[in-house]
Amino acid sequence: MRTYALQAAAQTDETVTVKGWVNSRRDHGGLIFIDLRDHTGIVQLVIQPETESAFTIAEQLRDEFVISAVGLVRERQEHLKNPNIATGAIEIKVSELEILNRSEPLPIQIHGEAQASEDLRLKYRYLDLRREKMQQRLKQRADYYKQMRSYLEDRDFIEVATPILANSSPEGARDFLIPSRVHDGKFYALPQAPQQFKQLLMVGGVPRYYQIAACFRDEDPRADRLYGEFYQLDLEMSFVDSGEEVRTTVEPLIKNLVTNFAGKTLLSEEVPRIAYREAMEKYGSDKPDLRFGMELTELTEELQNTGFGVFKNAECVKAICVKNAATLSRSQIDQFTDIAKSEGAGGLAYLTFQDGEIKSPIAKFLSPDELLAIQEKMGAQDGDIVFFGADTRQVVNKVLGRLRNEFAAHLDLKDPNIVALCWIVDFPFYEWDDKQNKLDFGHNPFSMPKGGTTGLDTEDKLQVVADQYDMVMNGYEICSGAVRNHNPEVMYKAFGVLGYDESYVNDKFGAMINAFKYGAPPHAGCAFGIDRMFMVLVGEDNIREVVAFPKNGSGIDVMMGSPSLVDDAQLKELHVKTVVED
RNA sequence: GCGCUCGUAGUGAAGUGGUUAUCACGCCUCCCUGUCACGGAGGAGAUCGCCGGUUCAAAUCCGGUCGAGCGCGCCA
Repeated sequence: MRTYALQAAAQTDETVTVKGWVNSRRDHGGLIFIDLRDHTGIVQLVIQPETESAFTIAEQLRDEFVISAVGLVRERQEHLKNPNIATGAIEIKVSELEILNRSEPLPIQIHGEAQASEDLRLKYRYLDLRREKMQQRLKQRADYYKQMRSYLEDRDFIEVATPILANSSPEGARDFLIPSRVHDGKFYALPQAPQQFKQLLMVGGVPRYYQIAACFRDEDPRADRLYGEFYQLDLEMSFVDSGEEVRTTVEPLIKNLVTNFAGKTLLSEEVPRIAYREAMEKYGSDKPDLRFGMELTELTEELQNTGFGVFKNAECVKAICVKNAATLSRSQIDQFTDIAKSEGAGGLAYLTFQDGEIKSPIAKFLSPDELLAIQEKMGAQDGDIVFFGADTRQVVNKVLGRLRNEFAAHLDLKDPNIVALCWIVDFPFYEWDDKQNKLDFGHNPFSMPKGGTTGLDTEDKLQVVADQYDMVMNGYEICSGAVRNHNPEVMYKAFGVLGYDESYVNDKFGAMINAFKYGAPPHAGCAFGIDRMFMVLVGEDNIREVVAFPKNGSGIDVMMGSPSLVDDAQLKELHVKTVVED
């Protein structure tokens, strides 16, 4: 019977068999120590020259050889104990030693923190995964899934698998297409989300559905966004016509994951609901990090008659007060100015409150009354700096929203042990598409407009609000959901506003619209991006750190070499013709 | 698609125009009976991502190209 490294600590004076990797070898000439590592930790083997065959083998061992050892567990003498490892009070006096497999010298180091470039780590991911931290991540991840499943199962959600070979969807992200062998010229698509299927499950009489669902999107990645494939905790509830019911159903699960699973502290027990427009005005973002203040404060009115042209002529003037930032150097402020400019600002005006004075390149353009009004409204005290944005409302929100995050990072205000949750609600149903110069769906066409058909009659279509909500965790969007539009009439009307007729809807969403004609219950749900949420919970800032085998930034699996070329015969069978580009 | 940053032994780094390109870890040989990422002595290992240019001279400067990371676009 095999004993794990950690178990050996409790088996003093017993003979055990341990198997694992050579973590390190310390050869003293006449005495050899081996640190044997398995998934439970490290245990020290001692090989003495008296056990001749074992000693000869021990001399040949190198890092990461796979070995099996038989020996007597014995307590170490007091002065030989190592308090730094869990099994440091014992060691195994080896009587038999066997090499199960050899290892070439390693391309990346396994001890301690990762040192190699990410590219190399991904190429040799199977070695990288042997690192203690990665082992721990995999175990945590399994536990995380277990908690989500048991929470939902306890509340009568049932897990249903939906197709991976699905249909290309007309809107949204780029699809991964799968050519059909049987049907010449036709394609499946990998699902971007099980959205339509889960709604059809509601029509199919499933009261509450969930799934840890693979989702596929062919879009460029980010530090918090994987290329190609990712997982959602997807769920849907029938006979629910208010987003609040979905929110209160899932909220305890997330709070529990924060506190019990991740061991972090919630900023507040109550999870605030913030309307989309309010979030944009106060934080300049629809995914605000609430661990710090620095809210965007409107000063347009106070400065409408100012002598400072930049402020006077702007559609909107807002500011943020950065506490205790008066010590920022000129060059640091220049760096923040560059960031502001990269977001579309013309520059970055500021007032420094220091030693009872106001120091600023723009102070001379502002009247004493205006300076006082600013100081009061911003709540600026000695030691603070107030930074201004003056432009169109959209640009001001974007610039100050970005700066708010930058200042928080610079001043170390993002406490890694605190988790701030909020729900962003009431997203606009329609948005103006600047590029195509036309009205378009704000988020997705499956959401229910608040007020149903009546809501859609609103004069200014940009004011129509969708019963749609995102959950935000420390500035990351971790969940998106909505009350769905289950009514064909409302569906046709929602598309009609954009100029699409019924036949367009029937053509693009035939299965859905058809199903809705046969007694579709009201339903609502949401989906959590569980890779990203896990990343935030364990305090990583790169999502690839929490995935076993991620693709790199170009969508390449550098370990497996995918994507790869295939045989012409295969292509022919799939009716795929090679296209020569211009 | 665009912008920024980076690319030097197996790995991580130093080197901003001038001898044989430096250091640490790893690797090889030898020594060592209480170490714990043991220690000691010695050794091997680099067309400085690639192509071109400037220069008496390029890892270093310039142009291009390839690759990576981050951000923007994109992600209903």
